[in-house]
Amino acid sequence: MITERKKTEREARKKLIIQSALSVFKEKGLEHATMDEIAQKADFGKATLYYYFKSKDEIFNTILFDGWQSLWEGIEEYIVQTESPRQTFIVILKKLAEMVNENRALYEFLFFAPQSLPASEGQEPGWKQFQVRLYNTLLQLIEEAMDKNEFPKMDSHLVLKALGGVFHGMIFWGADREKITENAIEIFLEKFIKTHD
Amino acid sequence: MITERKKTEREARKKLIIQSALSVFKEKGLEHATMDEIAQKADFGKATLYYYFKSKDEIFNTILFDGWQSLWEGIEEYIVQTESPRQTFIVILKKLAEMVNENRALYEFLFFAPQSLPASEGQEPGWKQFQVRLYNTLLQLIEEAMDKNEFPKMDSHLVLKALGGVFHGMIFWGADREKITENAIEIFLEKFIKTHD
DNA sequence: TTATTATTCGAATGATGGGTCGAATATTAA
DNA sequence: TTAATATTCGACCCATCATTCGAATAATAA
Repeated sequence: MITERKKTEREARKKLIIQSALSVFKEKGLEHATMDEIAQKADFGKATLYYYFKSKDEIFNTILFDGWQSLWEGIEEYIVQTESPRQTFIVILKKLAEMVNENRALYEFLFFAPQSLPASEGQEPGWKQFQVRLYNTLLQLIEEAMDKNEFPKMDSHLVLKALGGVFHGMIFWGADREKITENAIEIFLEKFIKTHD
Repeated sequence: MITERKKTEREARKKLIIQSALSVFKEKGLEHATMDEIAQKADFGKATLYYYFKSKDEIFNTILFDGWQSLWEGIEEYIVQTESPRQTFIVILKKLAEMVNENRALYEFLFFAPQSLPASEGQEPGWKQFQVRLYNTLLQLIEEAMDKNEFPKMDSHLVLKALGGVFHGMIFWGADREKITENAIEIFLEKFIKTHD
């Protein structure tokens, strides 16, 4: 009857494994992380990992899904109609930066891993939906901001790529001190980005 | 005595191999490109590759070096003292974009591969010097531009990360039509980036 | 206590893929 | 034509994994 505790413990062990995986990924890079090493870091035998995950693939699919989900959930509450979509846009980027700074290993993985992943399992990986939502949200904010003359007018997709690049570049380039960047992004956007032509 | 032709032919074959490697890298991603497949695409037996390159590693070190070198050389002539460092900055980004569009596979590799590479061979890889030069050049232009009120004043390293991110984002995100981006970058910078606070 | 279920892991399996060998086969020089 | 020299490659070798097995060992239920 204490199946409840069992489940919780199992869940906890899965999380432990995921943390280990993340840490190995960060050290060695996705492609050079071995199950052995992940197991070792989690204090398990390699075979035990397979008691918790069907495959290596399932491990980082889980990471991707949980990661994107929590990223989305962290952002969600900030998506509201305000008088200033530009401000909302900035607030969201700040929140994103904050989350990244909170758990570097995870989010570096989220943002870089998909690049080097083999085209994935035929189907849309589940985490894509969150990425798409985030994309669309930001896109919409940009368009609204343009309407209100809070951003210069230009192809919104391109602008998203550009401003997304700003985020990506400031947060992830260089092995710098981090932490600073939360505000740095806001400062950059305020200082550098015009409101209209 | 016709050693000259020999050398040329050998060089040509090396280039063929490199092209094949690039094409496989693009299809499968660095880590999933096999020597077999590269050989196949170049119409050679796997063993033959080793007649031209010491190792897989040497192949993409060659790519990295040649690539960065040509990138640098393509840019070099545009680095001149002008009245407008901001304009020079933009011109260089345009030229970079142009080169990338000219040979996508190569430059995607240049910009993404180092990320997923295992910390490399202990020593600074030779291509780093070109990357550093480019970095310093852009950094200096940004600082000069700030001095002349052509950019708002802010930590120049951060600004470089941000504007580098703009470039990266606009050029590499999405499997879009490309080509547009050469001008798009200029337009974005002119439209969105202030000259001073 | 005993049957049942949950965990764990050492050892084996199998596939993949980088790198090597030695024997061909061209090419060129003598 | 013959002895180098340059190229090419099929067949191996071997290390590195992901993944699976089967046998323990612990926990829980009966």
